Amino acid sequence: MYSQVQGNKPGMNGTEIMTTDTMSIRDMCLTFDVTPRTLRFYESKELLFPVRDGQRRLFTKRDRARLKLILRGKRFGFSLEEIRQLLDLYHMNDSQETQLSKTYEFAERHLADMEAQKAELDEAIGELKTQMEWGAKKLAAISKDQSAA
Amino acid sequence: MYSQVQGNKPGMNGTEIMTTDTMSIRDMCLTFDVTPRTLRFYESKELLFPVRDGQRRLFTKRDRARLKLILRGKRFGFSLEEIRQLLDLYHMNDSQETQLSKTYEFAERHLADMEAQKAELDEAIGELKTQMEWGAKKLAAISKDQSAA
DNA sequence: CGTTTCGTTTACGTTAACGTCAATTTGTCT
DNA sequence: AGACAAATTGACGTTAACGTAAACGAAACG
Repeated sequence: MYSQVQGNKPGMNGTEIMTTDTMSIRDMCLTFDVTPRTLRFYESKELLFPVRDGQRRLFTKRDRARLKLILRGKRFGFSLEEIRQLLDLYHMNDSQETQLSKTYEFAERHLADMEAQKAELDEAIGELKTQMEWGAKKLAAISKDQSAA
Repeated sequence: MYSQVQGNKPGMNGTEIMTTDTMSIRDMCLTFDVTPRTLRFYESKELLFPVRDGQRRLFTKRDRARLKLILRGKRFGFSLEEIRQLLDLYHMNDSQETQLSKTYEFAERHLADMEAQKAELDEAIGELKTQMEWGAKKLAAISKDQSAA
C-alpha cells in the first residue's frame, strides 16, 4: 500500500523504478503511526540506523524490522534502553560474537520476565472477568428495578 | 510476618493487642517494597485513602488491596489514571450504582486490551525463544572452534 | 530531659520519551 | 526564477511518577 520508490537520484524521470527497498521518513510515519521526531529520536539513541541520501534519511528493511520490535517492546512496558539491548540479539551479525554470550544472558532474563508477566496477566484477566460478572449482575438488577417502577 | 498492632492510643501498655487491621506507612513500605513518598503520592492522586491517627497515616485492608492492584497495573504498563478508573470497578459500593454502567464499559475495553496484550506477548515469547535457539547454536559453534585451536 | 527515630508538609529536582518551534536547506512544480 | 512542500538540525518545553532535601512535630528511649 506504500511506495517502494525511493532514493531516486537527479536524472531519473519518475517512470524508472528503483526498488532500493528503503523508505522516506514520511512513509515510515504513515506505516508505523509514529512522528518524524520519534524516528530521529530513536536514531539519536542508536536504535535505528537510517542511511543518508544527502541530508535525508532512508530507512532500510532492517530499520523497519527493528522499529516493529521497538514498538512491541514499548507495549510490554520495556524502556528504550532495555529494548536496545534486545535488538542486539535480533540483529547480531557474525562479527559481533564477542558480545553474544552477554546478550544471550540478558535475553534469558528478559524471557523469564515475559513469562512471569504472562502468568500475572492470565491471573489479572481472570480476576477482572470475575469482577465484571459481578458488575453485570448488578446492572441486571438495576434495569429490573426500573422496569418494575 | 508483620505486626498487626497499630494505632495504639496513649494509655496502652503494649501487652494489649488492638487488631485494628491497619498498617503504618513503614510497614506498608516493607510489605510492598515501595517508598513513603510513593504512598503519599498515591494518596494525593486519590488512589489510596489511609485514615489518620492524629497526623499519621494508617492504611486499611482496603488500601492494601488497592495497592496490590495498583502495582500490578503498573507492571502491565497502565498509567495511574487508568488504574484509578479500574479501582472503581473493584471497589464499587452499592451507593455508586449510577457510575456502574460507565465503569463496566471501561472495564470491557480494558479487558480487550489485556487479551490483545496476552496474544502479542505469546507471539513475542515464541520469537524470542527462536532467536535464543539461534544464539545457542552460535555459542556452541564458538566453543567448538576454541577447543579445536 | 535531651536526643535519636519516625512521620509530616512543602517545595523544588529528576528522568524518560518525546512535543514543539524556529531557522535553514533541498527538492519540486509552474 | 519564485514559490511551496518536505526534511533537517538545534534548542527549549512538557508530562508522569516519583526522588530528595528542608523544616518541623511527636514518640520512644536511656
